Amino acid sequence: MRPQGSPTIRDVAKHAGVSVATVSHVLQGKSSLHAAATVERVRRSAEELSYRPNRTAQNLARRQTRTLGVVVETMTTGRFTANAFCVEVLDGILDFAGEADYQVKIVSLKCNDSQTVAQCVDNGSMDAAALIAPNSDGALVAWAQTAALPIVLVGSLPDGIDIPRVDVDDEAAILNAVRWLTELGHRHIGIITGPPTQWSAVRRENAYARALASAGLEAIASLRYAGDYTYASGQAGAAELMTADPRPTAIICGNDGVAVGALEALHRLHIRVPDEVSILGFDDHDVARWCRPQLTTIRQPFHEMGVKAAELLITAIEGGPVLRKEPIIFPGVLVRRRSTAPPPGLSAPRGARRGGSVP
Amino acid sequence: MRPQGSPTIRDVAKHAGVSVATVSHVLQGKSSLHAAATVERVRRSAEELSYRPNRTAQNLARRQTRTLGVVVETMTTGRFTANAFCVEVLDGILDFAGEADYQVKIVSLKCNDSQTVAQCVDNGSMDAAALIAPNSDGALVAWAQTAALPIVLVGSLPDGIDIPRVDVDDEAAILNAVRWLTELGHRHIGIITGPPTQWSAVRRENAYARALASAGLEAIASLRYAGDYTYASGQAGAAELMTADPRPTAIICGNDGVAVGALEALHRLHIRVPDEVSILGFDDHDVARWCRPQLTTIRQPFHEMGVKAAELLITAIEGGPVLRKEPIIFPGVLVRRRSTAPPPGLSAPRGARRGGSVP
DNA sequence: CTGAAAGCGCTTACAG
DNA sequence: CTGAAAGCGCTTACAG
Repeated sequence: MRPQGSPTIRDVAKHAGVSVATVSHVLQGKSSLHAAATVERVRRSAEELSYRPNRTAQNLARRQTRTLGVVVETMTTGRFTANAFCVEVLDGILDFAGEADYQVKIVSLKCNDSQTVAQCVDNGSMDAAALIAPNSDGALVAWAQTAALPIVLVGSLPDGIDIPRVDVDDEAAILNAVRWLTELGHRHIGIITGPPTQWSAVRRENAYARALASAGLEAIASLRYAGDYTYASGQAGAAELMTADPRPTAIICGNDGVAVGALEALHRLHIRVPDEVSILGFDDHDVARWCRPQLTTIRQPFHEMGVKAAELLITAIEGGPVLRKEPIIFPGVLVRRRSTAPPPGLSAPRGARRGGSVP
Repeated sequence: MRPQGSPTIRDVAKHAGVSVATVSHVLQGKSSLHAAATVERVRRSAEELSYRPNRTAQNLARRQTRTLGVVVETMTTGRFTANAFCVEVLDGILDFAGEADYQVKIVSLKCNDSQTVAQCVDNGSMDAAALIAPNSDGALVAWAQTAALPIVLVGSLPDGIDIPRVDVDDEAAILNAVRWLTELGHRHIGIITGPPTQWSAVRRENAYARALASAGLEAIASLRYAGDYTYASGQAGAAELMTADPRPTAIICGNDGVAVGALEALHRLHIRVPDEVSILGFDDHDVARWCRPQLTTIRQPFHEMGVKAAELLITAIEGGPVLRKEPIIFPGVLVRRRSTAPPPGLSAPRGARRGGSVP
């Protein structure tokens, strides 16, 4: 709120010698309703007093805030930034919201109980909210299903929970990636998963299992490491997977940070990437191009997803069609770089593809 | 704003059979003023109707919004996230604000003219604002000097502009780093600067020049590349500096992203780091540990700076002492990793230090 | 201990 | 073309 001394609409009205209604009209650009001289006088008065409408008062009178909430759960990671995903989606939201003259408010949920959620989100301080990759088992998702204001979730959700959302088709992407790996000749493909509360992690793992199956391979328990999307879990995971028998010749990582951690662990073990082990990232974060070898990874259009979420929300606020339950899905694209290659002993992908019973 | 149907304080009052004043009191925790039975009744009514106070109305009545603005200029970078600095500072602000029950609103300034600034920031929708590393020549800084609401700037400013701020002592850090480099024996130290509108970049460069002078070295124009804090400028800069004569044996980079770009360019040129050229980063971003070789860099306590900024702002809002003009300075610390070493031909730092007139 | 009333700074039918 | 008045949903002296 501005300091007490700020001029109000009454001051402007008095200064211009008109009513507050007139000032309000003029300043809202409904100047066609008024005499040119009046409009001019009001404009000048506002200018001279350097009047600026109090947004809080406008909001109350208009029964809308023109602000979007961006809700992230920070209790797990501790940090908002821990997730590059969040930041890029936020950027997209900021872009679209800015164009549409909406403000954005960040809600950083430290504890995900229904009390807190209601207090922080459903308190009339925002017209709609985007939930960024919430844990699928928390109060936030539960609340969202019955929320009275428009909600869009950015990320994945278990089947059966229907909240309007925008997501990336990571299943197809993983399927694609695994197929490519098997075509290169890989038969022992490991995975370092994300945390089970992040539904995207679950879906990716499921897709991995299905891809394996459709390539006639079986999922081996010792080829799976339960990570949590952190660099550290990448390090630990890769180190552990290297002790498995059979040892994986390729590892699918939960995200690029995990992949870089894996790279580091393998480097310390003097295991060469991609000659001995292929590494596949996820996200196509800056680091994917900055690390060595550069990561083969799956690019997700985070920014666009944010833009879309904001667009959906603003459309809903402004009386557009009701938000659809069917998610809006963006494709993930496999970006082939240096961290993947045929497994040791095989060099030509073509040869490998028809190789039959390579062990 | 919440949908029309939401219960208001009047509904609760009616339901509990008391006045709205009583409901207001009780729900604000001033229950000591009331009979236990009344308190109980009000609580239950609020619960049953799942009433939640409308924050906009509270804000207007209380003449405060309990929200902090975080203002970033995005016209240069296009993206909020382009700057890791911003995100980590934001995290710190979010942390402190959350504890203090303040909300935070992001203002992403696409054009930095005084109109836009006033409209977006000084519109009564926030009680105070943190300006994150604004360009020193823009309307935002000009506005901040006369702003009616509490302002804290996070970052650097030219001398003579007095806005309360929190900053890092990058001058001392650079001085320190250059001294260390000269002690290692480096005599030709290049620099890839940041953009001149970012005052931190100017200050770092000045510190670099002074450190050179105090080591008895002269600044050579061909050893300076005008970058802009991007990866691309790191690539281009390093490539260009390698054509200089004399060729630098060490390069100070504007930030870690720039340093990684430099690493990449040198890699392509088959110039080894740190054997032939030492690279010094700035920030200690994740990538500094993720790239190869790991970067020697200067760590900045971004998160703490954000926390401090929020603390100052909230103190000011709540009637604490007026914000001091003297900046609050955090130290930057030199983190020595693998990207720096003595220049070619010199191996022992000790020997180099007293080496006298090494060319 | 409780409530009637004024007020926060706007917007918006409505009447003229 | 313009203005008086009600209202948005709260808070807060103030009186009782």
